[in-house]
Amino acid sequence: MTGDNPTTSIYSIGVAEKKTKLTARRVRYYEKAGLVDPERTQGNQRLYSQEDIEKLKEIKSLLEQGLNLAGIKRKLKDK
DNA sequence: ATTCTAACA
DNA sequence: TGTTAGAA
Repeated sequence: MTGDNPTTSIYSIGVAEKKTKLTARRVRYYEKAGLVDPERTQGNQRLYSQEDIEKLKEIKSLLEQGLNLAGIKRKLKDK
């Protein structure tokens, strides 16, 4: 409670790694694959919202289930 | 210190 | 997937 944060629930990739248990490399790669869609800061830094974190977790879950980028993309796109 | 992109292995 | 280089 340091007052009020202008940050609703935005994390940098470092926090996302910890929250998703993935490596920054993977998180960036999945984003490039179109699995997630984070915001961008002025310096082009990725800003992952809580929603993105949960999406990354689902992607990780799907990957562990034997799916691949195409399969996850298919699920995410609900096609 | 942390993250970004691009490229290579 | 991991890592490295140089940059912001």
